[in-house]
Amino acid sequence: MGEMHGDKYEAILNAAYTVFGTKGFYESKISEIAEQAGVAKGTVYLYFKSKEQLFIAVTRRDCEQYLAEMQDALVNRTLGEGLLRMASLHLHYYYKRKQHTKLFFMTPNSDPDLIEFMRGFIQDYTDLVKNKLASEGVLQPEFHAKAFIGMMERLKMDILLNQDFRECDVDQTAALAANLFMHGCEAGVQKS
Amino acid sequence: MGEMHGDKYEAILNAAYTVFGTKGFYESKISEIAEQAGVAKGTVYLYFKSKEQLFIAVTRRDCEQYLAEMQDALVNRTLGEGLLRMASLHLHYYYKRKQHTKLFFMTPNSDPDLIEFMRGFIQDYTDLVKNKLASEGVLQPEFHAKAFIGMMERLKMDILLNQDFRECDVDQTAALAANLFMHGCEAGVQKS
Amino acid sequence: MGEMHGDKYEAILNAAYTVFGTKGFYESKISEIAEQAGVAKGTVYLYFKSKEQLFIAVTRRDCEQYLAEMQDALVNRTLGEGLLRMASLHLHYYYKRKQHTKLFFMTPNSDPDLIEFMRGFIQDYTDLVKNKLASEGVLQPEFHAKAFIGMMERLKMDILLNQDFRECDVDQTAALAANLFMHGCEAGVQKS
Amino acid sequence: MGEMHGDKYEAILNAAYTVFGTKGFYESKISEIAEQAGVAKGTVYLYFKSKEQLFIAVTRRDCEQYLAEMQDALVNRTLGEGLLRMASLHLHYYYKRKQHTKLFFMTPNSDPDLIEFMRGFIQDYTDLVKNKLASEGVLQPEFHAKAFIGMMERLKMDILLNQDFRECDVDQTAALAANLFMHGCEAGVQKS
DNA sequence: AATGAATGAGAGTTCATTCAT
DNA sequence: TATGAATGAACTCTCATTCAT
Repeated sequence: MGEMHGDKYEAILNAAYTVFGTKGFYESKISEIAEQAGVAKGTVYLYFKSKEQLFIAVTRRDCEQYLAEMQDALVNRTLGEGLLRMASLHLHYYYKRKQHTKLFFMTPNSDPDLIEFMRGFIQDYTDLVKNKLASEGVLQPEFHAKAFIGMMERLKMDILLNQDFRECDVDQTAALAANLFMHGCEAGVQKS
Repeated sequence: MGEMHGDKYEAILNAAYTVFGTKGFYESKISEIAEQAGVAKGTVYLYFKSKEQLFIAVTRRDCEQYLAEMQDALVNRTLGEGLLRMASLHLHYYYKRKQHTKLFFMTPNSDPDLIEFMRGFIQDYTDLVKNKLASEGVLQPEFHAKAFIGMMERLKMDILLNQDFRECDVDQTAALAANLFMHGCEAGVQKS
Repeated sequence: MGEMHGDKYEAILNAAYTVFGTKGFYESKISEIAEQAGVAKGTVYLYFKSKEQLFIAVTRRDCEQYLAEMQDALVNRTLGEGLLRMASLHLHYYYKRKQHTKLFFMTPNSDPDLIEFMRGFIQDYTDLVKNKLASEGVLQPEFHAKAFIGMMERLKMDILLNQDFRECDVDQTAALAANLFMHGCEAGVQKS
Repeated sequence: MGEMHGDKYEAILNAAYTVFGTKGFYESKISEIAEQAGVAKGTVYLYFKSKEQLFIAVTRRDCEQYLAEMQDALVNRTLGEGLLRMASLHLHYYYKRKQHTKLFFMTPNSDPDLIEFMRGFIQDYTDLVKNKLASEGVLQPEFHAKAFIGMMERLKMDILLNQDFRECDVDQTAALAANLFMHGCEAGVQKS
């Protein structure tokens, strides 16, 4: 529903997702994306105004999908269950995208549209978590939301960079993270 | 101590720090760095083999300074004090570098030297925290170290991106973070 | 027939032939060749991978044309007639190329493709003459082939460098050369 | 006798001879020559006005030495002996310089001084041979001189390019060449 | 809508040469 | 005389973007 796009639009977006994700924005070439999509170079410009706009479209699609999944994860759950579910989702989401690491690091610099969009996404993500925390009575919900997301981001990095990380490790890490966030590290101090 | 380099070496490194930090690797031009440093373009290549190597040199200097400060922060402190001090240092460090944001995001992709160095830096930083946690009896110290650093990274982002953030807010955030990490978010749940 | 190349391909090749021939490889600029060909700089790189490859293409075209003409010159002729015809062709060929001297002297150094090609060309040329000599019963045909070609090369130099050399002198020189090669210089010693 | 030059002058000239000879003019760097000579880059410019002038000085020294040896080879000899001696000298001279091939091929293009000098050298060399031929009664001595030199040049190429060529092959080739030049190739036609 | 040949601004890098010491 | 740090002009090559077909 909404916009009518042809097959080529999807093909280009998918190809861009792969190429940008593999090489990052600056090292990706439009010609390679076009080839990967099975269209001519000029065709890319029929659907996207510029390389930057194509990057933004890729990013937007990915982020929106991400937020939608997160939203679902929070309905009808206790704080502990919600955090666990979010942690799990966060890590699994990126685990599936191991091959697209660069999409999250190597982004173009100067484009104001993208900066604006990313700011918005981060805000939306933070708000999602913040509202959940607030509704469960956690004080300083914004601060706690940011801290939670940050924790997950760093743990995600491990998954992206560490080739030995297996899918079953993901859930274990998620559980540890949710627990830490709930009870702090002292819960894990050895009695001496 | 240290290598003997002339004034120009320092000038170029400082200029590169500023320019790379402001625009990121790909959008920075050697000619601009040279101009900023007050030397000719060719002079840059007397001191650094390539744009990539210059970037690495800038990054290395910054990271080493960072680790040195962190190391000092941990000696002779309890777990709580150490975490608080680290949180504070982490945030203050980047607060001072508000203008050099891009140095931490926009890095060249393909250079193996840089990838290797960054991996090493992250490892060293993690180990620093991990060892402190382990010596205080925290279980799963590696996991907790990563989570702590992640938390700080995300909070740092706020500082970098939010122009309204004042220096006094930094300490407050650091305190909240250390406390959260020690006792979990439930410590802040309102009685209802 | 052969490969299908557009007009631009030919135009660039012709321009490169002129510019390389006039200034030599190292003193020629791609920008000048492009301008001479009436195309943009970038267009050159659509058809040729590098300056070296462009040079090789120019050289190859010229050498192949040369060998083809030589081959024709040898069919159904006696030794004396064949040598005379070859000498004539050799000298006329370069006489027509007076303006492209540098193509034969100033070649890039390091390119292995070119070195290989030139070795092959010299070999082919030598074999052509050698086979003719052998079929006419001349002993040591390879040595004699090299000597003959060398003689012609030096005489060619005269033509290239001496601006006063007229076309009619060419035939005279060719006849002298063929005769010398057949009978030696003593045939021309004055009785005393 | 004549000019007073220090040790450094000689050292630079020798280094330039080696480097130019190995890599050709355009691929040689002044810095490498200076290093090879054991002096600083700037010192080269105390003795030679430019890279071109240094190349000319190297070439001149080599050519003068060559002509001097040739001159000696011709005194008090018959035509046949003289030609044989010259052929032998020509080939041996370059055999000894196998490692300096590039000096004879890759020369700078545009320098008028060098062009003038080379023209002069070729003239002197030709005259040397021409006078010998004339004094022995050979008709058209200039033409014959050029043909002889050309023959030798081509045979020299073989020596320079063919790594398997042994020193003893040199004399054999020289004898064949002198004989061919004296009596023509028909002297070697098989009776049938 | 689709193509892909053509463009040309712009980047990194080299290296002969200079000149203050 | 000797140095070598500094210069900056000049080059090759890339690639996002356009537009005639």
